[in-house]
Amino acid sequence: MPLTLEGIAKLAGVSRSTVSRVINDHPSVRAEVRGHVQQIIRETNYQPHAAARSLVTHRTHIISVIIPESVTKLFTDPFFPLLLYGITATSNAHHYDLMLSLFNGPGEEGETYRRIIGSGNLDGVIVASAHLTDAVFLRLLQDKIPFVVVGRYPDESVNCVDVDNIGGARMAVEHLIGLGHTRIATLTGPLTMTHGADRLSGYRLAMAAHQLPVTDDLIFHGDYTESSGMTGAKQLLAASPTAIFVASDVMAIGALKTLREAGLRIPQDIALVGFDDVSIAAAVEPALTTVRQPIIRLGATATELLLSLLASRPAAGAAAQRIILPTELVVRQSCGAAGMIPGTSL
Amino acid sequence: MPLTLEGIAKLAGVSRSTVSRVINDHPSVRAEVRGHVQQIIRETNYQPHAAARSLVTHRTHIISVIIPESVTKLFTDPFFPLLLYGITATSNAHHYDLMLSLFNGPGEEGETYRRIIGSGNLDGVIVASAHLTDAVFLRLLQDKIPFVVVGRYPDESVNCVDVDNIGGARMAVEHLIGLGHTRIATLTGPLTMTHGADRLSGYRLAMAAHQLPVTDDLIFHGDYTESSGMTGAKQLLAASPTAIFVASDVMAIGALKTLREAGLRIPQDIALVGFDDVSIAAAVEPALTTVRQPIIRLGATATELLLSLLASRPAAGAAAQRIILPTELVVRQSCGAAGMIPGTSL
DNA sequence: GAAACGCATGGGAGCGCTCCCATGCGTGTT
DNA sequence: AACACGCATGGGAGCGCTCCCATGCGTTTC
Repeated sequence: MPLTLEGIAKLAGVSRSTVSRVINDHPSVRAEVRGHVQQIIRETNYQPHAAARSLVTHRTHIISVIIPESVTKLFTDPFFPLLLYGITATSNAHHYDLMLSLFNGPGEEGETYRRIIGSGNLDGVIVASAHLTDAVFLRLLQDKIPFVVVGRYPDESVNCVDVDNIGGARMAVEHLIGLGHTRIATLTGPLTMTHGADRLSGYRLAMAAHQLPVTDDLIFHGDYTESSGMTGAKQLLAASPTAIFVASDVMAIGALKTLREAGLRIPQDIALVGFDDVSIAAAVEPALTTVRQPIIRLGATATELLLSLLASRPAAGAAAQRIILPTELVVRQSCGAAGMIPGTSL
Repeated sequence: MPLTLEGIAKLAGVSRSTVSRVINDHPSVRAEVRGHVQQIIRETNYQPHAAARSLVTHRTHIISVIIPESVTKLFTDPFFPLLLYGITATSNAHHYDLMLSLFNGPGEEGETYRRIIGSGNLDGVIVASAHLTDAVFLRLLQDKIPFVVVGRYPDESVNCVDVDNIGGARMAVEHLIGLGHTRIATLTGPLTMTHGADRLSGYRLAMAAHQLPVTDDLIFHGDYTESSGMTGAKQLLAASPTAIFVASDVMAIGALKTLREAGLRIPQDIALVGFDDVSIAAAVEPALTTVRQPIIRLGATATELLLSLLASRPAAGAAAQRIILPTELVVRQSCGAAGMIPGTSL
């Protein structure tokens, strides 16, 4: 029952080689023969054995997503599911299969890495991580596995795709400045992560561009959690800002609660801008003005970059690509630019 | 540089077969020889070529998760990420690799299915879907691929793992009854999905067990979305219930908003119980009483079941297993049982 | 002390493919 | 008319493993 190339060849009255040529679209097969073989393949529902094939071609048509992130963060955040969707859809469209590897514990990492990479099962890897310190990068580089990083990575030789965190943050803060704010505070993410650091840079750039002073009391270092948004907002109030740029929506929602409890009206007393545009951002009261990042496109672009790498088999040491996708300011109520009546300026 | 079995054999001064025996833990290798070979393997960082191996063993040590769900639902819902985590962690722990397949469009399904399954790349499959009509089941059955369904599946011959939706719903409703409610309405999920139907069954069982009448105006058929929670609550108010059992937290939050707008206090004027225990459930005001399902364990259990299937290679037609995991009632404020001060009964 | 057995080890075959080279045929060249 | 050449096709080799069988040796048995 397990049909092989040879079997199809016998059925079609040709040789194994000819069937192989048909399957691999080799030009030198007579159209008539090709048609006949294709029909037999269709009728028998034959499909070449992947292992046998990759044993000789050294290609598996499988790529892997490696997520070395700690578990909790991973699954609270709507970021990864969307990224994963972008990646899957794209790899499927290109007839590649997708393997998913989470490195859960630090202990697991070495063993899992070896199993995943060492067995020759993979054509390439997408690394979704913001931690620059992860050992994975070094190992992949050393093992000469083609890979693409989602996020910014400082090493010039690494291919990466990121969203424009700096530009997005800058845009958000300049929007606040445009509304007349001058005392603008910021609630940052962890600066050990590129997006955390970048969003702060964007804030600084915008302030500097308009000669607005940035004092230490205008900056609170959070960690993207709602509770850090709450404590951050409380602390920032001491500097009596008229607006706060918050580096994530989840933190912004924490801030919102605290500010409300303090008796402040948003946006009349204090304006708020978030980052991410998670689904709750539009649902809270008042709806959150925020910076939207194209997460699905991020995954799709990373996948496309990886696949193009695989297709061209570039000489090692070739210039790596880095792609930055634009972010977009979504103006809702919390910044005070739009009116409280959706769709109008009132 | 690509090290092979033969290479290791030469380095160790033994034969290819002996090295193979060491790798596969075959007993008949002298302890001394075994140790020596193992050391060489460690030193050289050798790893057997997966494709070559599976060409002869017909095993790949790869399992796949197939999610035939439509995209939107998939990635709004925190269910899938958690499920995926349970699956990955477990398969990793058992040294299995995980492939992820989303069937996005109906058109894509056939082609993707063929690519995934037909190539012999997979040892087994976990299907995460609640739609009984999906063609995947039939194809998997027909192709004799070992698989496990996450969710209840009526066919006796199918292995499946589910959470106790009926019991959970029943528990929730009985809790409300215990608090003195008699006019209890319900806001259901889509009844084409087993969990939607099961949660309604649980409601009916609880009501019947206490001789409480269930009239049509006490039931609204929603679709798990927040907006259907809003319209559902509005409509159910006509029956003036004193409590509503809502089949999902997201819908419950929609209902919450509508009820508030109608001037009702929760839980004083109307009690509310949700289902799922998503992370926002604890964050809303008042915190939502809800039924928690062990999603990570669900994924882990499904994976373990599949792996045990693979290990035992049961005769086709052997009795399938169905495992039901218990759900748990999480009592918070919205039902009126706990007081408004967390941690106390006031 | 010879036959019988057990265990550790080596080498051949073959899994299902792709690739290369050899073959055969039709066409174009001189 | 003889040759070279191109293209379509067939078959051998081999990818890196596992499995089976053959071999050789030490130990038991009567």
